[in-house]
Amino acid sequence: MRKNAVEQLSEYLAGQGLRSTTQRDQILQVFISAGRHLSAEELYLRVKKPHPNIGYATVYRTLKLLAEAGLADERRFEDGFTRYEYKASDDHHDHLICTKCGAIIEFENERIEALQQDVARKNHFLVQNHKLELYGLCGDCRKKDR
Amino acid sequence: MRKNAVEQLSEYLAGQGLRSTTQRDQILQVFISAGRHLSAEELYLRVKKPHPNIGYATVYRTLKLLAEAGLADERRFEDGFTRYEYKASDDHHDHLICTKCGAIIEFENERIEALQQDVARKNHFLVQNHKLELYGLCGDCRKKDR
DNA sequence: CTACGTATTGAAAATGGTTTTCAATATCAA
DNA sequence: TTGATATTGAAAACCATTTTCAATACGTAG
Ligand SMILES: [Mn+2]
Ligand SMILES: [Mn+2]
Ligand SMILES: [Zn+2]
Ligand SMILES: [Zn+2]
Repeated sequence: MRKNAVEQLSEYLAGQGLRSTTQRDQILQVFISAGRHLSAEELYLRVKKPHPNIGYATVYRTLKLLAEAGLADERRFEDGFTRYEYKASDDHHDHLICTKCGAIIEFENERIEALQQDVARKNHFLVQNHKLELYGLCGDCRKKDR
Repeated sequence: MRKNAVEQLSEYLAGQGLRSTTQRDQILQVFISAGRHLSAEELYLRVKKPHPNIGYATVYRTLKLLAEAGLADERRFEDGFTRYEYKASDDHHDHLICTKCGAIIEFENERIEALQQDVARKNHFLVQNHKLELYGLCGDCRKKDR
């Protein structure tokens, strides 16, 4: 999976007349092996350890690039940071976000997706993408809360 | 409706040990009579005309205050601005947002809401609030697009 | 393999929406 | 009316992200 992603990036870069660089490969490697829903700063800190000479701006630039290349999804939750998650396939999912501990749970629900299409159709609307986020308390935080 | 909202604000302010001011009332008046989903700057410009001495920061502060008072809903779509809409009752709605012309269509769908609760329940999650936004092309823009 | 045009990089400065600071002013309970 | 303090307007600060710019790395033509 790791090697494949680097190849995927190379192909995208070549196709766009862009260049493969060691920084881009290194950032991608760390990105994939790190946890999901990382902010640019979180990734920067993780990249810094093995590759101390990589700059902040390059991490920002590379994350945007990965999103364009289809290797990452860009997410903006309500915490003021743009977050990215590695995207292996074309599958889509939405999120439950704990307002107390920050935990993020992913889910898919094709019935909701279908109903969204119904809503769109009724309004002569063509959906390109959507965002569904449920904010509240996760199981753990509900227990601790009492 | 207009007078009632000003009263509602006064009651909230009194209850919180805060003060009623002419600026707050004036901003609320303009806010209600203006269109929906306004950014702070849009409201500021509208407020400026009848009340040229009101400051930028006061508009920002008052919008946050109206949200706390339950008189406004805060929305963050994907355009980088926080937007506010007047909230008369406790009803909830979601949005279709045209990526071409910026049109915003509101909708309610209780079947989707119910399914969201199902998802939450399955994940031992207690939903406090949620965000559902469908981005794409509105009817008009679909026609023009061909 | 080498040279050259240019894409990319890192550091620092800039950007832009929003928030904070601060001295002057307004509110309101006593 | 007075005094304690909440609020205001203007300007500065904040802060995530983007841009600038000179130095460097990439990759292809030769
Ligand atoms: Mn996710
Ligand atoms: Mn709305
Ligand atoms: Zn939690
Ligand atoms: Zn449109």
